Amino acid sequence: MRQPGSFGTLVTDRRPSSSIPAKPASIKDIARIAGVAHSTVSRALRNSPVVSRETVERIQRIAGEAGYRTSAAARSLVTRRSDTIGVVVTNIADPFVAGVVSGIEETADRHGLSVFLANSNAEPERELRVARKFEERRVDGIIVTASRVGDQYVPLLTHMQVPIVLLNNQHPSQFAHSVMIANTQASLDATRYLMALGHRRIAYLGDRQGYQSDTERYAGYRSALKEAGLRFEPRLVAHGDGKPEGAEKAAAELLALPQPPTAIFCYNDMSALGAMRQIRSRGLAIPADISVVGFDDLYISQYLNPPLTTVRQPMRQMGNLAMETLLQIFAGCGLRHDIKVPGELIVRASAAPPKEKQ
Amino acid sequence: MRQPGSFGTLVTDRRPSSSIPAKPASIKDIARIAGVAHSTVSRALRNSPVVSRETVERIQRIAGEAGYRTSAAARSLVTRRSDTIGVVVTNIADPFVAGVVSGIEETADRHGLSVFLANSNAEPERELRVARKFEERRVDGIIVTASRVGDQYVPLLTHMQVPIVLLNNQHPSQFAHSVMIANTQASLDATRYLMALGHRRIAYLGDRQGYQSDTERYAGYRSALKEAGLRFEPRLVAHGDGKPEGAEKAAAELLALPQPPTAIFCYNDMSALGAMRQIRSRGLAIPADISVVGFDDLYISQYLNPPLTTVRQPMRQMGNLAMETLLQIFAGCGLRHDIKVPGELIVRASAAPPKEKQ
DNA sequence: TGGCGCATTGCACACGTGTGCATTGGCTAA
DNA sequence: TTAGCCAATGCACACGTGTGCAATGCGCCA
Repeated sequence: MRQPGSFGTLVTDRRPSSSIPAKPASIKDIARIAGVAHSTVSRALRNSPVVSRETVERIQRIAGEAGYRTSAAARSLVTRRSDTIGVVVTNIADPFVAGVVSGIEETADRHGLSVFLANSNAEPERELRVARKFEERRVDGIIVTASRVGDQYVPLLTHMQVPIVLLNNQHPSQFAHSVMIANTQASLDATRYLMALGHRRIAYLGDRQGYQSDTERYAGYRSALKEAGLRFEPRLVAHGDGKPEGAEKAAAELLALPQPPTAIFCYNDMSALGAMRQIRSRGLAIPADISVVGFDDLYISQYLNPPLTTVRQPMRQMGNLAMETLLQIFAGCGLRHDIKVPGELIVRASAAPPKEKQ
Repeated sequence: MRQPGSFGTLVTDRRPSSSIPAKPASIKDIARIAGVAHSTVSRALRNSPVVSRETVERIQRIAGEAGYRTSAAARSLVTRRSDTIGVVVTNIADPFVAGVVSGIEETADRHGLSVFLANSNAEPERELRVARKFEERRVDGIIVTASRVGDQYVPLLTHMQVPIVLLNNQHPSQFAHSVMIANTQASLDATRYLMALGHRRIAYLGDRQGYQSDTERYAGYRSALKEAGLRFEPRLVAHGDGKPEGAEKAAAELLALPQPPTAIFCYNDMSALGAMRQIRSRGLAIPADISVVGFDDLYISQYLNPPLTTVRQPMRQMGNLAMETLLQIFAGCGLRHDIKVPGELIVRASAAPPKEKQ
């Protein structure tokens, strides 16, 4: 689309003169009809108190009849504000991400802001493009929902001097705030629950290594073992990719152990989905033969067979919170925001006491 | 946020003078540094052939060092193009919708367009707000992914003289194009498949009545019955809401019949999810006691227990297609686009021959 | 009656970019 | 040598909106 070394992305060869543009009514058109200066129209449409009440009403009526719509571009050019935020996600098709975005959009809309959505696919090259785009659009703020954030990505975003809220990620930076689930505590609770059911051989099926969420959830698992005086067994830890596919392979490893686990605590519900399929494919029953616990409480998790016991992340509310954080920063609240949201264990039917003592 | 009768949405009380704006470098700043007119910079950054090669390179180097980024707002003000499209969905948390949006964003990005995402929640009031916002933003095109589209909504969007692509919906309008799954054929295939397995009492568990997709899928079901010479039984048709909750209730009705169905063909996978839970809660087995077929082939459907037999909608590709349709219209292709995408029956394990002859 | 204050409106500039047209300067051909 | 052409650049305006300041006009009070 553009030559290398470009500083603006431009798409050409569109909109031939064939179709009449029918350019929308501007403030000047309204002014001409009303017989006033365009500045008066500008003020009237914003209900400025300096304009007489009757003029305001007259102009608004005319504008309404003419189907006038403010040009956001022109306005933002002078106000230096786009009333726009950028949301970058690894993949909007991920149910967790979609839930969060839903919350973001909700409160953004309530405050009159529009949201740009961009997928990064966790590809550094696309992250770069996204950052450039958001910069050109002069977004007022950015929210990043990504399990994986490229090492140089946040600095890249930070460079544009715009407040950033990271969701389930953190980064030391003046401009990077965060909204996080209390991973460690939540997975501590989940693991405790499994132990309370009588499990002693509990596996942790994680995401790719190195991601913050995974590290913290793993830490909660470890401290639960420790506090119960259970010996930690490295072979009971396997890593997937946060998706069913990877989890299926990881679960296969766990089940192939000489002494397989009686319960698996999964990094997230999508991983649990994969683990459950792997378990079933071996002819084992859930939870009779082996218990499974997830993390997220996706919408579908309650409809699984068996319904999944899991840690609820209030996805929509976390999205709300991320957006509200941005709004607070816009309002001039200078301090760093690092919000921790508690998880909640949702007990369903995928976990039960182990079959036999070991 | 705004007074009634407003023509532009404005958010105030933000960005106090506390933080130094540090206004980004403009084309004029670059011009001053390079010692040329700003028009030369403008041309150089777009690699205009009228500017000498060496000047182009020098200016681009300077712009790079200054971290210059084109102002999309200023550009769109003069080009009358925002390089932006609006995507309005009922609910981004719906997996089908998310899949489609993923495809839209993908090809939009590939062509240098940014996408605005807006949820309508199927609320007329929000639809109105969304339309106004898109109008102010001067989006170049709109894609609507909604099971339900308010009656006056498309006319509302049409009013702004911008091409619209409806996904799995149609509307007679010069500006409203469409990308649709071949509902009738696909559900004909699905129902045929159930009959081929030996089923005679097949139920249809639909979405809310009156939606186009539901009507068409129902029609396919009906013609399959007809072509097989089966008598249509009205009591074997129930309506949910396209979500597990509604489907659960609808399935309960079906199962409570004196002669319950041996198979249920569901409007979509989410409905199948609800139906399956209802079936299990009655102590019945799938597919041993009753078969279930869905529609969509959501990502998770292959991981269900049992894996769901369903009609695949290529969600991502349909998103791609919708976006490409817009691009073609931008390019000046004047004719109406009404694209039909074939569905594909994915046979898994949730449907099997009926237990006994009836 | 004149001065003052206030309410209302207009003028003019700014925001950052794109583009038609004029200008400049160097080179070539007659 | 000079006219003419072309390549390269600058000038000026436009896009639509917001806002400080000036201008206008009216009413009130001394």
